[in-house]
Amino acid sequence: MKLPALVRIIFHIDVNSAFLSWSAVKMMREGKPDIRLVPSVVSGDPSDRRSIITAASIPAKKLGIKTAQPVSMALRTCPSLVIVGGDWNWYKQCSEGFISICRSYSPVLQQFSIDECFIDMTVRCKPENAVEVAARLKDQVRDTLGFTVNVGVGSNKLLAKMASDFEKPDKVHTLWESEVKEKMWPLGVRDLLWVGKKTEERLTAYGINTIGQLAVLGMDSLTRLVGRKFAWQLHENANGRDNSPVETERAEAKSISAERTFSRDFADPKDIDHALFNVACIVAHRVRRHNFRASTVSMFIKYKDFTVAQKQTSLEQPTDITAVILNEARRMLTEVWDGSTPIRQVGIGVSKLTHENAIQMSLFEDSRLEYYREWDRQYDESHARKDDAPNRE
DNA sequence: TCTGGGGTCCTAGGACCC
DNA sequence: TCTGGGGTCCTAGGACCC
Repeated sequence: MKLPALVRIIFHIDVNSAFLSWSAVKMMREGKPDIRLVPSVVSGDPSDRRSIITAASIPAKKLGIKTAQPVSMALRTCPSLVIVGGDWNWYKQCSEGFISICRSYSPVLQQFSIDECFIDMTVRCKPENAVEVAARLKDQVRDTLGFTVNVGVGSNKLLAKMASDFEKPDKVHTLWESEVKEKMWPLGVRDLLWVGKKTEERLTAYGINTIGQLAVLGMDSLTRLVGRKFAWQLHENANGRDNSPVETERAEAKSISAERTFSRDFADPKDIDHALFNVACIVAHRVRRHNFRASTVSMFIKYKDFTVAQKQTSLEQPTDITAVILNEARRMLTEVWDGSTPIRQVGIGVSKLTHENAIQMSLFEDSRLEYYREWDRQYDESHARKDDAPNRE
């Protein structure tokens, strides 16, 4: 017996101004007013001149305040701006609550970030009642958790994600393949997923301003503009096509990195080395916590004009030892830095991660190795409860 | 106005091997 | 003495995402 092909039904659920909404919920429980109704932002460290906005309320966005903008700039736009610091543990609780409601609608769930997920609803509803089911999910999140979400409904992940980005907050939108021309093609190219600032510049310089124009652009021209692989993806996406599945397995990390921006630019090698030491501790700790060993170590410095100098090196033996990672980073620093130009930021990353338990010999004499291992063990013990720093929503 | 922190993937060029 | 073509690995750099 041959069954008719099912139309895929994908929901993309996106928390509206996530960090800001979550902070608002917490503050209201403490009897404070709802910051979602006034121009307000969340920032990493409100007292740091260099901190940037990690989430903005809708009234703030209406004034032109954007995520990733410096707080000082936003304050000039709106002197009465309400600024709150983030609360990572609370955000994680909110995220878990939101994800678990979504999962109750379909176990075929892919968490895309702390505040976004896809669910495959193909066998759980029909195209005719998909909007009704999406609205139920949206209302349930709002009524039980106190914050709102947008739900995008479409026949693939791309369309669902594009749809959830339409009018906010607390809305359900559809973007079926049959609606692509009407709802997606008039939008600017920048609204298409994967089209960032640089790609937008290249496309508009060529006279391509809308997704519709991009959709009908010949592959030869597009390939010249953005390269073969990316050209193909943009062409498919602009035409509303995407056959990527909802991935329920969380992929293992491929790299781990940490970086620190100084409150002002530093040129003293002692200050730089101190920061390098700190980030090495953080990176190596995370490597050990995930039971990884890393075979590649990279480090970078960023100057005040934002240019970056970086180095990477392969290790003979994969490692999880702080001292080994720090040693490599220090060596590379001397190769990229003249020792006097002021530096804004330093970072260390590791990649080529494995779970092999390679015997880490020949790097040090046994007594040194034992010392370093013990040092790391004590570090891990005293930092066991510390959570990673919050990202942007 | 002056730009955080954490990731993924792709491309290009050089080294090296057969 | 000078030459091919293919493959893989490495490093550097750039673009995008939240």
